[in-house]
Amino acid sequence: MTTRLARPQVLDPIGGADPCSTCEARALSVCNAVPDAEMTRLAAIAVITEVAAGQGFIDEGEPATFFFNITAGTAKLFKLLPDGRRQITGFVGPGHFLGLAVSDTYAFSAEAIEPVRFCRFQRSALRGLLDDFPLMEKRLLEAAANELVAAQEQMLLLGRKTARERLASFLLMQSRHGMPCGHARRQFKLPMTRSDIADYLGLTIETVSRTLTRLRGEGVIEILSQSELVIEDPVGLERLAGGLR
Amino acid sequence: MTTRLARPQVLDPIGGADPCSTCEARALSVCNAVPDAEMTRLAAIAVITEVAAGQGFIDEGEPATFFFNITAGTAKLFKLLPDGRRQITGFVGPGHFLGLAVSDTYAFSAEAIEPVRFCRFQRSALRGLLDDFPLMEKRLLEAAANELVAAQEQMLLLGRKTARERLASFLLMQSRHGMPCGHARRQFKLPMTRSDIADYLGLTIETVSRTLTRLRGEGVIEILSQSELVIEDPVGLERLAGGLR
DNA sequence: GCAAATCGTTGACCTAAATCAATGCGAGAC
DNA sequence: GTCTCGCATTGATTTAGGTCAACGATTTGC
Repeated sequence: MTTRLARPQVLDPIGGADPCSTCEARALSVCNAVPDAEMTRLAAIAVITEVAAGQGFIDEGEPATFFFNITAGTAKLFKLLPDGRRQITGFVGPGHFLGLAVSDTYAFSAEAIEPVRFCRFQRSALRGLLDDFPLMEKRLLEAAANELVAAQEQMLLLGRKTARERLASFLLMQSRHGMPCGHARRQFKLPMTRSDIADYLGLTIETVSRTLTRLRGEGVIEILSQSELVIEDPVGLERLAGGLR
Repeated sequence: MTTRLARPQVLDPIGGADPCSTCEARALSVCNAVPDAEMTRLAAIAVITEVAAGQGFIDEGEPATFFFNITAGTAKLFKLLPDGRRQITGFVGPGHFLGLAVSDTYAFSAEAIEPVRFCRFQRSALRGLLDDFPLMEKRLLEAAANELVAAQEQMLLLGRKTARERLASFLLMQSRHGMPCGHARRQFKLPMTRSDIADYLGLTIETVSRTLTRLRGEGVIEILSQSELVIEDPVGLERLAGGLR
């Protein structure tokens, strides 16, 4: 069950300064489509909110009243079956928007895996914003197209790749996460648990654990701690991820 | 291998009449965002093309020069692994657009499963069109958001549902296909082969066949011919699709 | 109408990954 | 420090679905 002890923390803009113009996530997000001069208008309808790790902030099936823009931290998006089986459809970080759905209810749930900060807009207010800033709509369309490509790649992974190939693909994805296109880190932290990885890759925690152990045994990766690892053989991992042995 | 014997057939607008204003798919597609008065402009850059069943018309990895709008027939979209494993990411019919990708190469391949007719636009020309008709951009964004929701649902299916649940979900999807929201047919044709169904659901043809036979044995469906069937117990199928036994 | 090819079904057997069951380990609480 | 609790690993066993193989059924071409 989702931790629901604390309510999301709504923050006041620090010292009353326009929070959007100083937002570190602005360069990454659709908000950069709004010109500086109009930034106050954006700020007027944005509600900055913080949630603790483990806390949910979107519930599948609930009325989709808000549109979210992540500015810090990482969250997982997921869907549940009635018996509790879970599929994580993505991990999202700074710059990512949520709640675009045309439907009037959310199609997925969201929960912070690290402390998360986000801007929350009324979806009704967003509509006016998009009419006035067509560039913002372009950015949204671009982002949606990119997500669609990622979703198709994930379908290939879930439908046709072996456990080994799934883990290889996942580790490469994580090593590139937040890096400029074409770059990857050799060493990085995984902010999510084994259970989250399993639910993202359509596997069990045991299979994730065994597969990582095996990749370590083969010298492809090094496991520094539960959440930190090094890719020792990026080329080998790449071949594996693509389905070559 | 994809049939490549015939080249796509480029058609001349019949009798020189504006093909867009008489297009049967217009009501379903993003083109209805272009006002009647401007229809000739749309028609000027649209190239109407027809492809035979079994013929491919988009190749993953090729430069993404065109944007497509299906006007008749059904096509399958898919991704391949180097060893030939295939994942079908969707079946698309009239009104569906393809090739939105931000990347400069196609992220998937497309092949007709029934004779397909589509309009083809240069992506560069589309950009100008979107600038002039913001409503068209809105429609595209809406469509992309809907596809994203469908993609997440498919991830849940591929990652967490059993073969039985996958088939149940698939049959319900097909029974609703092209119907007004909230309606479904009890009897319908499946335009795709067992192999296509298997590659869409992340299964093998044998499992698809066995599972259908079993559903028939249980009186949930009736199989009229290889490609035509009846849903005898819509409620039971619904429960199954949702993961209840 | 028949041959050939393709597609679908069914059966026997196998295996990758799931399940069940301990055990190990590391981060906070005190 | 050490207790505890949640997370991770490892091992033994099971199973859903894959693989291999044979056989029907349907369509296509002549």
